[in-house]
Amino acid sequence: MPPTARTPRSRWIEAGLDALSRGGPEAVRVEALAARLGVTKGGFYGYFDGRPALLAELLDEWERRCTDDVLARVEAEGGGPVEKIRRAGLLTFTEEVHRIDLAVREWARRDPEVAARLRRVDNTRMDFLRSMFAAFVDDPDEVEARCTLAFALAIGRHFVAVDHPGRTRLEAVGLAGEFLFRP
Amino acid sequence: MPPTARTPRSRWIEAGLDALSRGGPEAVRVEALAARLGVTKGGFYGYFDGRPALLAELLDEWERRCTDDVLARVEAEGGGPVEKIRRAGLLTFTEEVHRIDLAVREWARRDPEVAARLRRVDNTRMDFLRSMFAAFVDDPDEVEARCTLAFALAIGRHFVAVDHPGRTRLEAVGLAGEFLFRP
DNA sequence: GGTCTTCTGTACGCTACCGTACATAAGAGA
DNA sequence: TCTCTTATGTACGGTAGCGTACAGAAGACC
Repeated sequence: MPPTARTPRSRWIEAGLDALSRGGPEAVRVEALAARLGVTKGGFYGYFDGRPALLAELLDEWERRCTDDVLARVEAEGGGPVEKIRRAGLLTFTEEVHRIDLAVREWARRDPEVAARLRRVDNTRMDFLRSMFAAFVDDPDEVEARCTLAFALAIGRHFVAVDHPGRTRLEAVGLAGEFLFRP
Repeated sequence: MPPTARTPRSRWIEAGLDALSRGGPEAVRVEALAARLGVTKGGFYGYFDGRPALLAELLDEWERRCTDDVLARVEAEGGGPVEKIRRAGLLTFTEEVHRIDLAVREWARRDPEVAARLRRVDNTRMDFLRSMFAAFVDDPDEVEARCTLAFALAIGRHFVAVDHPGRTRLEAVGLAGEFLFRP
């Protein structure tokens, strides 16, 4: 009975995530998204209860993608624990998810509710990391130190703007990674 | 002949830096600053050529504070090289400067001109770090690895939201720091 | 093809903010 | 105290964005 929606709910979410990753929550503007989708905002308010509702759903979607989705795919492919952990890391830092992730991190610095959700997600990731390092490091203090550094490196490198004379940025990060994994 | 300004240039800058550190460049709004200073925006346009001009000056002020100011104070107090470097680190990560710094980092991810300035500043800091680590680490690759990790830790910890069971956040960062400085 | 349901376009009011123009108040100096 | 200078207040026009109301279009199903 209904006509097929030209712009279903999912497209608004997709466009919202893209805007979020590019310019933070401030950049998620209803009329701008509509323009980007080639429609007007007419249909938007049929799906969402206003802009704040969309922002909330963007957070839901981000959280789902970087927890349930990742875990499901990790389990689906089987393998040993170490292999699973490595795969989880790779999936988590997929370029696309990572871009959203960085935007959420900035957002969290200004919105306590977002901060709480980020904390849940980060703690899950940190538990993965700990189990990885605990496999070859005995001292719990050192496990915590290495995990803290690894996490800070994964995130911090996107907020630091240094050159590494004689090396590419990737090489420098690679050296840092090796240092963390050395016995 | 002129009446003393109730709201001199410097107060606008101060308020601007505060807004910047709290909410990013988007939060630096002329009318909001005026309200916060208890005046109207009437006087603002006598000092600044519009909002973009203020933003540019905020960047200038940030850069000045975390380079010239820090270096001057470091030199003023004398001491050996290692001591100077340590002092530079402490001054750079003064709570107040650091808050602005983090805001500038987010800003830099969206504005190439800001990114270029951040890069200049970060490179200066990184050079300090390198000289510090080179004092007790021979392998240049390892110096680079430790510096990269140290910098990423200093910045990244503010964008990561993990708990460290059985430890405070500060303790965990302390452990990470020790790991970087161990022989 | 007709009908009915639902998406989408259009138009509107509202708010926040920028920047300008000008009047006014308030201090400095005579 | 009078004058002169300049910061500030007030008022305005313009733009961008949110949210609402409603009309029209366009499919789905008979």
